[in-house]
Formats: sequence, C-alpha cells, structure tokens
Amino acid sequence: MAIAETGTIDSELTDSQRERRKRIVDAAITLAVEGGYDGVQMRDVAERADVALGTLYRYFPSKVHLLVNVLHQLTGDMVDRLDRNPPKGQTAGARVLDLLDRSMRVLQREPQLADAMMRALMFADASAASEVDAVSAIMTGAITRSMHGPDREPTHEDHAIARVIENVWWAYILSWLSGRASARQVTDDLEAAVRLLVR
Amino acid sequence: MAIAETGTIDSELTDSQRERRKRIVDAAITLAVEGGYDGVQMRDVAERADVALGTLYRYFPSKVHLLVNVLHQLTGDMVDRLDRNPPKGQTAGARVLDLLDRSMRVLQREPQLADAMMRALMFADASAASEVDAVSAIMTGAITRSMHGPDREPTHEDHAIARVIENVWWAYILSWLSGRASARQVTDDLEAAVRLLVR
DNA sequence: CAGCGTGGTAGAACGTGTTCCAGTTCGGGA
DNA sequence: TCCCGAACTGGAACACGTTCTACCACGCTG
Repeated sequence: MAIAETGTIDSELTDSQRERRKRIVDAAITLAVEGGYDGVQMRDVAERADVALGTLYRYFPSKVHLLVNVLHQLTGDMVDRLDRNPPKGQTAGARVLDLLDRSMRVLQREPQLADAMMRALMFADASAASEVDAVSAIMTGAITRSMHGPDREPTHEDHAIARVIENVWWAYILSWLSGRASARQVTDDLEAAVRLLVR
Repeated sequence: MAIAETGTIDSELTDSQRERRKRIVDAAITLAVEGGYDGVQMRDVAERADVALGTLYRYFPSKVHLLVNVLHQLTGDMVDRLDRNPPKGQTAGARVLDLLDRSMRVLQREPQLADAMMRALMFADASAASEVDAVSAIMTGAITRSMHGPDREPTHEDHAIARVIENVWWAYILSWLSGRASARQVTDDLEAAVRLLVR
C-alpha cells in the first residue's frame, strides 16, 4: 500500500530523504512504545533519528502530524495483513467482529504506542484533517469489505453502517486507553454495537 | 442539577471559594469563546479570574480538568433545559434526533467554545477519567430519556443503544470541529446513524 | 492574646513543543 | 568542473503548561 506522505509525494524524495523519513518514523514508534504520547519528545525523536530538530519539523510540521502519520502507516499495514487473511465468519456481523477483535489485539500488544497514536488522532486539528481522513478511510474500507464478501458492491447503507462502526470503534478504544473501560468491556461493547448495527 | 466538583465537595467550600471557582470557570469560558482551546491560556485565566496561578492549579489540576469541568457544567445546564422542555417527536428516533439537533445548535452558536471543550474531552487521560465519565453519564441519560417517555423503565438494550449514539455524537462533533465535515453533514450523518440504531 | 496551619499571592523557574538563525553540505544545471 | 539554491546542522530563543519558592492573611485553638 502506498502511503501519501505529509505534503510531499513519495516519488519526489531522494533515497536519502526516504531514509531520513523512515528513521524519523521508526524513532517515533520506538519512543511511543516505551512512553506513550508523553514519551515521544521531539528532541528525542530527532536525536534517535540522527536528524536536526529543524529537519524533523521540515518532514512533519508537528508532533500530532508525526504521530497521526505513524497511525496511518500502521493502520495501512494492519489492513494489508487483514486483506491477505480476511476476517472469518458466517454472517456479516461475525466478520466485522473478527476484524475489530483482531485490531484490538494488535493495539493491546503495544498499549503505549496505541496511546500515542490515539491521543494524536483525537487532538488533531484542521491542519491535520487530510491525514486523519486518510486513516479513517482505511478503517472504513476494511470494515465495509469485511461486511459482505469482496465481490458484492457495497451499498450506500453499508457505508453508513461502516462509518458508524468506525466511530464507535475509536471512541471505545479511547475509553480503554484513558482507563474508563477495560479491554474486556470494550470487546463486549463493540459486540453489542455491531449486533445492533449489522442485522 | 448539582455538579460534583473536581476533588472537593461543593458544600465543603466557603462562599469566597465558591466565588473564586465561579470566576475561574467564567474566565475560562470567556477565553474559550474567543480563542478556542489555544485561546485558553492558564496565565490569562488566572489573571481574568483575579487569582494567582498557583490558586488556579489548586482548584483545577490541569487545563484539561478545567475545560472538561466547563463541559460538564454546560452539558448539565443544557440537559436541564432539555428536561424542562423535552424533545418532541412521535417516534423514539425522532425524539433522539430532536435532542441531538438542539444540542448541535447550542454548540454551533459558540464553535470556539465547543472546540476548547471537545479537545479537552478527547485529550483527557486517566487522571480526568471520572470527570469524563460524569459528562458521558449526563449525555447518555438524556439520550435514554428521550428514547421512551419518562415513564417506561429503560431496558438494558436501551442503554446500549444510547451509549452507541452518544459515542457517535462525540465523534461527529469532533469531525465537524476539526474541519473534516460540515455542520450539515454532521446532522445528516447523525440522522442516518439514529435511523440505523433506533428501529 | 499568641501562635499555627491552611489557603492565598506574586513571580521565578522548569520542561517540552515550536520557531529562528547562522553556517555547512549536497545535488543538479551551466 | 564550478556554482547556486535548497536542504541540513547545531543550537539558541520563544511560548505556554506546570511546579516551586518565599511570603502574607485569616480564622481557629490553646
């Protein structure tokens, strides 16, 4: 999957620039895994990526952009894996739940990283709208595809349902990360929501 | 409606302390109306409220706590008004939509204030979980009450539906505030979501 | 009445996101 | 090959949330 990068088209970058950006993203992920949103400090990212602070800001105009980009990338990777190994289940609801459960497990494996990415996503303002939309589109697409077989064309209603599920998904993930719900509660609540939405 | 305050019970405060807290909240609202989340600067809040910075932090342990408290208070006020003048509509779905439309109009009247409160709500971490829960409970309650008449006891399913609607509500509000959707789109999307959820 | 503790004040200090600056390096065109 | 502009570098500077320090004022208690 080709990921559109912040402001610049991938093909317009030299190899060393692609290298630099990868180092930056990797550094951000490493720090996020260890310390969550607060653990990603721009000076540390720059140092780890072996890049000057100013350069870091040339590639990503803010911490939020950087972390939303990380989310974008990892969401894309995850959905790629899911497409190669599609959600299982007899009914549309079961497949959607399988998708959400697997995604939840991915996040649970690195809760601090999830914290960093989600806080950035939620805090993003208009200047990051397009990146946020991109993440949203990936997720909505995956949900839509899981609802029916890959053959049938999704209806307008399918899309509406998928978008509701997607938003509930983010909301519940956030409530888990901010300590208002356990992981168990989240999966249970998601199951209830999907049951209501996917008849 | 009595609002539980951050950490301290209302009745344990002297009059002058109640006064101070009110001045702080009012100052925060004024600044938020003008400049949104970024416009609420703690030094300015303190100055406007005629209170030392340290005192501000004694009353509200962080900017997020302060703004979530504002949201708590204003949400409570709005729901009080709604309870005195309940949502109209023949069906449960119509009443819920009336509730959400009216709430949306309140937010649209002061979009910058909405921005400040919502960013705080979304950015809140575990230390503000109880305040966030309180806001959530007010909203879920209002939605539940609007679904059936005030007489019938809400079922378990009613609550599940109300919680899904509530989360979709916040998500759509956020997408409006961060410029990813127009107010019109939000009301349309909410209508679609409610139609799906309230049969 | 004296003293004491709580809560208040003014303002310095600190940490981290972001911006700016002066100098250096690098890649592509004359 | 030489030169120019764009990109990069190290580091200072700035803004704002948060914390800390030193001191003051008030109401309660011995």
